[in-house]
Amino acid sequence: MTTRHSRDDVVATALDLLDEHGLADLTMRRLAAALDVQASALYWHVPNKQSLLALVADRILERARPVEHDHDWPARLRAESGALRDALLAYRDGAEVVSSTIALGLGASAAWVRLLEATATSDATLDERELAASVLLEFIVGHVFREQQQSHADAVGAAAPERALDRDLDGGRVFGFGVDLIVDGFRARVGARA
Amino acid sequence: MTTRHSRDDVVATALDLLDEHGLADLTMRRLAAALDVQASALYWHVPNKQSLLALVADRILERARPVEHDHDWPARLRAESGALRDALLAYRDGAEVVSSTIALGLGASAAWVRLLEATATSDATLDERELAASVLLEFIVGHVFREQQQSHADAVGAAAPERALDRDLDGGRVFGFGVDLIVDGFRARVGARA
DNA sequence: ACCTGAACACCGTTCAAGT
DNA sequence: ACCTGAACACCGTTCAAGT
Repeated sequence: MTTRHSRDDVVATALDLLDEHGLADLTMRRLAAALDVQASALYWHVPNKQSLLALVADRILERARPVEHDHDWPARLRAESGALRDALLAYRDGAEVVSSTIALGLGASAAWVRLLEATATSDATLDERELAASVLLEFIVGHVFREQQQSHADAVGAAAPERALDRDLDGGRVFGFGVDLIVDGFRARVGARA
Repeated sequence: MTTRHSRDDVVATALDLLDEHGLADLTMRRLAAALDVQASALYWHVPNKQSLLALVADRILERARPVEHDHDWPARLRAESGALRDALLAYRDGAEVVSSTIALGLGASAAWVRLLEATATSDATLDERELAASVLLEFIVGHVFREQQQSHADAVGAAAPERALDRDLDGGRVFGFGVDLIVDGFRARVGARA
């Protein structure tokens, strides 16, 4: 009678477990054990593991730091991208969790809206701004996914880094370069009209 | 004594199974059954499931159609990107399989080299060209991963598509837009110097 | 409202032993 | 060289039943 849990407890504990041991070790049974409960008890709080992960993904993205709106849109877009990357990096396997729920239309729409809003003062059409937000979000999540996969692979002990793809642990040069290319490409497209 | 297999048989059958039933159903036990063999027999051909998937990923990317080299580098870069996307789309969950091995430095280096070579005639430095190849490859794999995830989610039956992120089943507008932004961004950066 | 206990239908991997 | 058989240590999920 001491430990009756809420859905919030379950999600919070899942987030802790994720950060400590990674997604592979975030099983319903381990989560239950961390809550001092049988695995079957989790299914009272959540319909299945997938939905649980969607809740975890939302929590991860919620923590993305807010960004100042007083710069021009390219600077703001870069700042939003950096904030999202940092949020994903803040939890072990954060990008993979978010990626796995993004297709379900469950998570990440708040993040998408932030990227969309960032270009509000540009001369682009809404359609272009939506496409750009999607491109950027996909690049960000995909990139951090690979960043985190890599540091895990390195921990396990793989081959020595050779390609640029592999030697990106030095603070995300590929990330910055990619965001710059996308933002510059968007500016070129919009500017060509103005 | 009729069915003794080679490693190539195993990989080829894995590819068939992947395409027919998806990555979730590509288990060592099902693969063994498809080969009329015990699951343990697979471990003679391959050290573990991860390596098997890396071999499958290589096979998927090998089939990327060759691209003409007689256009300017931006056109070639776009063509290479399209060829890689088509290769990933040719097999069910192709992008996820490739994505899962890319971090290990096992698969995808051939694809990366193709993207690198495509900018050989540009005025960019080697470092810039390597970064651009990484950005493009990450965007391509990440995007197709999401495309394929999505069509799976739609098949299972999720909510109605609302965001641009979700209504991309109409032939990849986000993909084309993303590749254009990245290529244009790269051109802007290189052109600013010439 | 929240949880237990037991079961179902699976996994990847190891290893001695066979041919 | 290639495979079997049996086992180990797990999974996610369901469901009747308890408090």
